[in-house]
Amino acid sequence: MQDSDTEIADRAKALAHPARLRILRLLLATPGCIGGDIVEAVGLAQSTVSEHLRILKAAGVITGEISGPRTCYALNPAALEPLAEFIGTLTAPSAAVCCMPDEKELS
Amino acid sequence: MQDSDTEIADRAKALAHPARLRILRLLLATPGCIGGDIVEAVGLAQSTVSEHLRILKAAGVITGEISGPRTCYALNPAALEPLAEFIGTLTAPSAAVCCMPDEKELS
DNA sequence: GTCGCCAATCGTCGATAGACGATAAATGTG
DNA sequence: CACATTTATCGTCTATCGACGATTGGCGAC
Repeated sequence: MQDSDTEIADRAKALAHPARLRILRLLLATPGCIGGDIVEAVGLAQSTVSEHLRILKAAGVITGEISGPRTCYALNPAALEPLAEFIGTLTAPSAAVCCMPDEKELS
Repeated sequence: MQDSDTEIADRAKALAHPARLRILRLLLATPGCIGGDIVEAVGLAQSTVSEHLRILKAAGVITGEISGPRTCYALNPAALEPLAEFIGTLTAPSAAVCCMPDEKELS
């Protein structure tokens, strides 16, 4: 159980910044790929946004694949499952697991 | 929506450390109050543990009330609801909310 | 009243995060 | 081939985090 603590903490750390939350919301609201639009949406420097994207990608929360001259970012919600499960454990001490994942991640 | 980003980020930051996750698990597993036992359970210095407790309390994730010579800490799951809701939004883009809390927290 | 225990706070240190500008790499276009 | 565009990376600076020892404060015991 202790081994997963680091993993969960890393996931939580990825969410522990307003700019990254904004980016995730933006990715959620955007159907397809999205590139430099993120920069002006969050109002930070391009290098800063790129750094946040790198952190999110390192945490596995998003995936980025190069498509031509730009990079396509997409959400990877499966990475947040351990964190969601942990929070669920805390918020629902009586009901063990309220919802099981219907798809197994095979990264 | 942007105003809640800071709040969610703070909650996530409270979870973004293995030691704090351990403390939360310990509080979850311990029915009643718990005091200095946390110190030896996490294996850190007393001042360090106290600092983590302060951070968790500042984030609203736990509550601490003085009961005699020791302090009684308890979980406050309601503080994590915004974060859980945000994660739920990401993990289930198609199904809005997968599970509603069957009990309302009245801290 | 004095002592001992437990928790909180203070001060300090090293490590890390976050922001930025500047620069480099990759790719499609003329 | 040269150019423009887009993204990633580098270097630097400041701010914050995390850990610790030492000290202080509160409260019960004696």
